[in-house]
Amino acid sequence: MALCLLVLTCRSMLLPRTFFDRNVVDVARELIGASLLIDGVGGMIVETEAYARDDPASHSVRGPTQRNAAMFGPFGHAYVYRSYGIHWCLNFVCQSGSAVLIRAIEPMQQVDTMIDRRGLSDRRLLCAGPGRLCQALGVDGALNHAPLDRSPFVIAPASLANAVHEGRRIGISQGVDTPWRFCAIPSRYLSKPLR
DNA sequence: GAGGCGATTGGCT
DNA sequence: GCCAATCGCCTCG
Repeated sequence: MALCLLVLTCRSMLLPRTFFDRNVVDVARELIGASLLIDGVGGMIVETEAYARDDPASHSVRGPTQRNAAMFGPFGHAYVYRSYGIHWCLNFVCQSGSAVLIRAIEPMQQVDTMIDRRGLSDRRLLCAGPGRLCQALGVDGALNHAPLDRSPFVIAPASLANAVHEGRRIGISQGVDTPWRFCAIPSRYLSKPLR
């Protein structure tokens, strides 16, 4: 009985899949301070970016393709793609054609596993950037289309209201002025410092 | 079928 | 700050 209560309590603390059935910008902002674990490895989300359906910077701008199919699938699932032929990037799918790119987390759980996977011990660089984060959390293409409210994902909402910085997105050539990058302030674990 | 390029990273200057 | 690495995706012919 005690175990059942514990399980129910833990489940009620998770983000429901419907959390993602909303405006992608709101979701990206509200994910700051949330905790993300993958197979128990992870920490607090400190940096996200929003990519909307008709956003010139978004993979979805030209409609569905083989790569971006997950963005046009059900909300509350992962969209994982390969970047520069080398790295993986993790997104949370929101309303059709939109997704939140997870750019950085503050390492908190099973940091030793992250250090092993990354091959370096500088805590500050373990998950500071979408490619680094995926390497540290063991994310690859196998998680594309995976539901976010099931194992191996555990995503819990921010427990407190956080101070959030809004700025320009990083590494894009279109839509550069749209301020859809969200960062926790203060945080030492961002992919790039705030201006 | 070929060519160009990217929501990045790490190493070197 | 500059640049190579590296390859799948997308566009065009």
